[in-house]
Amino acid sequence: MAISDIYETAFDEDVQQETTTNRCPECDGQVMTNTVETVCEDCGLVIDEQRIDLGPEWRSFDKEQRERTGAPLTVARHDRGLSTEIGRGIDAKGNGLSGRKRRQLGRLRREQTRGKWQSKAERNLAHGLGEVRRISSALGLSEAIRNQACALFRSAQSADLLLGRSIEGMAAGSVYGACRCNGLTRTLDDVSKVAQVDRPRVMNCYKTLNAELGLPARPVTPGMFVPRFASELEISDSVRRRAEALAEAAEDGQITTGVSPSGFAGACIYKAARECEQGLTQAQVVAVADVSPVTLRKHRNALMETY
DNA sequence: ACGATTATTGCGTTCTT
DNA sequence: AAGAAAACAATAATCGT
Repeated sequence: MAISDIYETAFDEDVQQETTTNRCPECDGQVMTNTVETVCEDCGLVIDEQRIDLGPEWRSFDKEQRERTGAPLTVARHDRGLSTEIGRGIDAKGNGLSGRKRRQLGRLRREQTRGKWQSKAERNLAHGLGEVRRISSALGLSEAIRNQACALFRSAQSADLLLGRSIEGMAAGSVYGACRCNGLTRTLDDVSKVAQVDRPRVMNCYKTLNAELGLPARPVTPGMFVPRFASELEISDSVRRRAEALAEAAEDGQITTGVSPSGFAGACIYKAARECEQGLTQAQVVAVADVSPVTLRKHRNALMETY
């Protein structure tokens, strides 16, 4: 299982865009894989979720007992036998203790508080990882990405990045960060919506992750949105290819700087569909790209002026 | 706090049936 | 002719710096 090993250690070492070449099942063309989304270069077929179940489970402790679904086992684990206090000085009958006994109890107490501390950290970890899992599955992310997000969260906790921030927020930030590192087109809005954490908080967590951990996040370009929108709108391959070409050309120019990538991608698709005389209304594009009609037109006009 | 981008609203125009 | 869709302008809200 060499592939899973790569993903497991991806964050510890140096996260690379893991690209492999394969053949498309439909047209036998070249397919591009960027860790999660597998897209055929020729026919545009999206072979998604291909890597489901290939990755290892996120638990690094308790290797024997692996769990595939449901809440993490750790919720049944917290405070297990650790809420006991050890008194000092006297025994159960109120009698004094020998020095040797007192020292023994002192050692026990020290170990016990250590155990408590560990338990708290583990509880936070379990909670956060549970959130990461929930958000990831709500967004339909593959297991590889989910594992990376979990690894990110663990790193965040180890680096004491959770201080003053909510666990939920950091979980959302980890998921978003994992998406950004793999060129996935999940919006900050997408994440914050399912995570029930408002956008600024998610952004704050993501930024601190980025700053402290040095994520290899790539900037989001309009072209990255085109395949997703294309399959959601069920447009033809020729239109999709034209839209991709438009997006790429625009990225080379300076038109795309400062504008929302998703909106611009929508404009590319709209213009491409219009060129090919395909019945694609603005309303449809606007719905999937989540922008207003006026910005769609604005970008399309900018596109028409230069190309 | 400021400048730029985007959303919203309203209204006259164009295309289709 | 009627209705839908696209276009345009102005103002409000939002975002990034």
